[in-house]
Amino acid sequence: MTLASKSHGIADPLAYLRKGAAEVIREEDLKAKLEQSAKTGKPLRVKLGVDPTAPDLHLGHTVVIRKLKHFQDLGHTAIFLVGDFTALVGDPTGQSETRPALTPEQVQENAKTYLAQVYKILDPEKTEVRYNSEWLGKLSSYDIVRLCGKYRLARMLEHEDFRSRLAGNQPISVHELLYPLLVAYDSVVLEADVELGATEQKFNLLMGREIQREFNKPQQVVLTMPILVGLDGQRKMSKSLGNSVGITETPGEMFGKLMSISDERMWSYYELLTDIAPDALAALRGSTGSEHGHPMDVKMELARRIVADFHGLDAAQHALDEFRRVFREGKAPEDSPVVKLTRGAPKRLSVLLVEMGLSESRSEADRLIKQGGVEIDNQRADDVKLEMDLSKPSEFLLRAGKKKFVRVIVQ
RNA sequence: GGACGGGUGGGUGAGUGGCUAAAACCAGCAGACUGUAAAUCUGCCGCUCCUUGCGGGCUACGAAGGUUCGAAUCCUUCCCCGUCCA
Repeated sequence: MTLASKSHGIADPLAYLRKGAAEVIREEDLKAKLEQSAKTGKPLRVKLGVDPTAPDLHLGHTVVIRKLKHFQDLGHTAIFLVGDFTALVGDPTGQSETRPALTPEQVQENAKTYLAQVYKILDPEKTEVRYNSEWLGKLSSYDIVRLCGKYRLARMLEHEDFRSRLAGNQPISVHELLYPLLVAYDSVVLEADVELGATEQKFNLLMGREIQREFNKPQQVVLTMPILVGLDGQRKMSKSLGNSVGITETPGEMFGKLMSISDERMWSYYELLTDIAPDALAALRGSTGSEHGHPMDVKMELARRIVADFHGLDAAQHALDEFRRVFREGKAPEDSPVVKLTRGAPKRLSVLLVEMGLSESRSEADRLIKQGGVEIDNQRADDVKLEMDLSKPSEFLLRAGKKKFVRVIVQ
């Protein structure tokens, strides 16, 4: 069962939507809009804008997509806005420097893969997908000047990222100032009732409210979700920081990565990445650590749930079994990648490690070997000079570090 | 347009002619301990070759040239960033 096929009987819509949210601005507006919608039968228009700046989504992105799904569950209109135009401008948020501009081709390519991934969560039938180039691409210089006239520089520079870059003598390109304005204008065009985003997007989302007012439109409610902290437990999840879990990763990889988060961190993962009810979560947390709930078991359940969302229950259970097998019982994994080799001359172990993709370079492989991080069929191999005999058919399991395995078959 | 300051390894940031593959810190990797958690300790942390060594070669301090036995360090030109002035 995937997320997209789940349905909910929701007793208290406001509480359901509030769950996990960092901030709702303003909550009474949301309440009023929900009531209005219930009365008229007209669904709310809920906007989530995404810049297709990277080809792959990771769990961090899914936090806010899940929230959009919640609105969708309640029958509201989920608008998945692909910022194909704004991606060319580049969101200055969280950037210590100007973003490299993407080419339109890259943006198109990314947008395509995004959608396929997003539909693992959202119901494709009920999702309104829009591209902001549709209207932003048509703005004339005149329109843009007019749009710029609707906001003040001093307010713009209140944006933390601009402020700190200014203070730190970092460059700010003029077009970056346009980004929040364009994103705000999207809300005007889409007539958004609600806009979702991560907390770091608050500035941009709030500008949406102000610009809507300037255009004499009803103001949107802003609902922000907390930033998901990455596997390192320190910084936000981001592919470039190497602390992310991609939603297209294999069940095994996903499971393993999720198990490596700290005990403390797993609670926010529960809150932001699962649909466990707040009181059930509180109860779970209360019992964990006592003799009943071992934190590791609770974490395995977390990993199982998340993997199941993207790969199904069977795959999740299999990943869990495999994890137990390898790391608890110390056995070889069942489904490690298999590489076949043709017989040939003997080869240095380090060369083989590089060829198997277990190491980036021979220097690194040598280091790994010296440090005792390499095993052949569960036997530590710490001799750098070891020549692997590849002259006759054989099969062995190569392990580099804790997590990397390759089954080598010589034939 | 003018004056001034700056561009160093994944990041921050030392280094002003040889002792610098480049301090320190962070991140990363491996090992120990564990629950593949956290914390801690130890080692590693450009590439490559072998006889795996306080070993050889190559590449690297914005770019290209130059001075020098020798340059991240000096000179020239160029590119980029910031500050102040207009």
